[in-house]
Amino acid sequence: MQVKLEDIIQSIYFLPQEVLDDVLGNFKHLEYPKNHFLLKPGKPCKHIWFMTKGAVRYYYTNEQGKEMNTWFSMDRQVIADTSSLVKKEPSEESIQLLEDSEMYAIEYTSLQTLIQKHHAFSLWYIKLVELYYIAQIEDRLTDLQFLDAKQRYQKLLSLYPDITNRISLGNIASYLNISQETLSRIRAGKI
Amino acid sequence: MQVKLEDIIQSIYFLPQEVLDDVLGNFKHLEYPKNHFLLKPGKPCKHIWFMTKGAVRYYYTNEQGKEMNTWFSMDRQVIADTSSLVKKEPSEESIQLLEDSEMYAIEYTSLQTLIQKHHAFSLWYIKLVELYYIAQIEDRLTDLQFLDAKQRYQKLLSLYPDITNRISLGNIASYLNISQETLSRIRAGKI
DNA sequence: ACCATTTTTTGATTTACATCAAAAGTATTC
DNA sequence: GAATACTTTTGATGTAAATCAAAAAATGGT
Repeated sequence: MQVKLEDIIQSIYFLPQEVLDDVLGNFKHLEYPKNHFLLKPGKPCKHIWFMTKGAVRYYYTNEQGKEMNTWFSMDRQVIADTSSLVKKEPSEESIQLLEDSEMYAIEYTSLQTLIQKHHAFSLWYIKLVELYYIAQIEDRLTDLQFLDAKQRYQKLLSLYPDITNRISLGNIASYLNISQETLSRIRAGKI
Repeated sequence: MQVKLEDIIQSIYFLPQEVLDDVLGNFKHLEYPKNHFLLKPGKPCKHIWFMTKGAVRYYYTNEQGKEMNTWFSMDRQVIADTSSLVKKEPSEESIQLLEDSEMYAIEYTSLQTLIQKHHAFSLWYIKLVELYYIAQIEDRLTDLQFLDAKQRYQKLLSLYPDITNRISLGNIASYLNISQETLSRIRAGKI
């Protein structure tokens, strides 16, 4: 049962048919296997991906070569390195599939052309940015500021109840910025 | 020597004269004394402020009643609780002046009208959001994830070299999420 | 200039979590 | 189905920074 691109687009902000038709032609449907990289450090992020199925992790590699996860996105979510995207600078992070995944992609340059061309589409993009980028990044920020590891784990669980079946303890511990031993103890209720 | 609103606006994204004229009429010039609140928790954030002079802190009050600073903005910066603004939900944070300050303000509802009315202004707002909101929030996020207290302090100092003369140690320690004793020891080079 | 208040510094103690080390459990391959 | 390689759990120890307590320094008001 395939999610329709048209529905994803119209659910963000309604576009008149004429604009929608032009927009749809700029998206590609893509399928990639587990472990595929959507983005590698040093490369600028040139796409926005609308996932329809699968899971990804965002991560940085620090000076000691340790991979540090910063976020997971699963199923119906918008994927991009927004910082690299809008600054047009090389990415510092990797985006890697954790499962075989399906998605629609649009190039940022196409998007720029479309917002110049269609007033309605510029309003659509504002909604996307406000609702997806800002709302999500702000949530992550307040989590990081105010919640301890245990609370952040519980919040992650409430966001993705099946995450323990889909993402390894090590990957989750890396996201929580705690050792996997500590996460194991949290799970066992010993903390 | 007053910063001109027109220059602030045009530096973000160039607007044709006709649009600029309409836009300028929607801004108010404001002056407030030290300790004034631009925003209090429970109230939705309804404005975007363009500071021209002064300093503010953003902070949350946690369950124990402790105030936790999340950000400082000084002089020429854009101020808003972007999360409350775009979600149109009550704010969870306070924005308080730390110095007598001057700024221009626009209501979010006026801004919405203007982006519907002028295609050029919707493109202006996209630039504002991309360059100010996203770039800044992403920077804060990566700082929080990867830098320890000392590194975050040094980064804050490089961003605002005169911050120690303008903002108290306690306020800065709260932002760094460390005790003020620890910040004092960092300053003394004992850490 | 002096007193009151606030801010910053210093020292002693406690604590949460990292790290180290190893065992137990689970998955993958031949 | 034994062998090998991951993943997760458990236990012991170390450490950075919080907390507690109090002194010192700076700031503000009269």
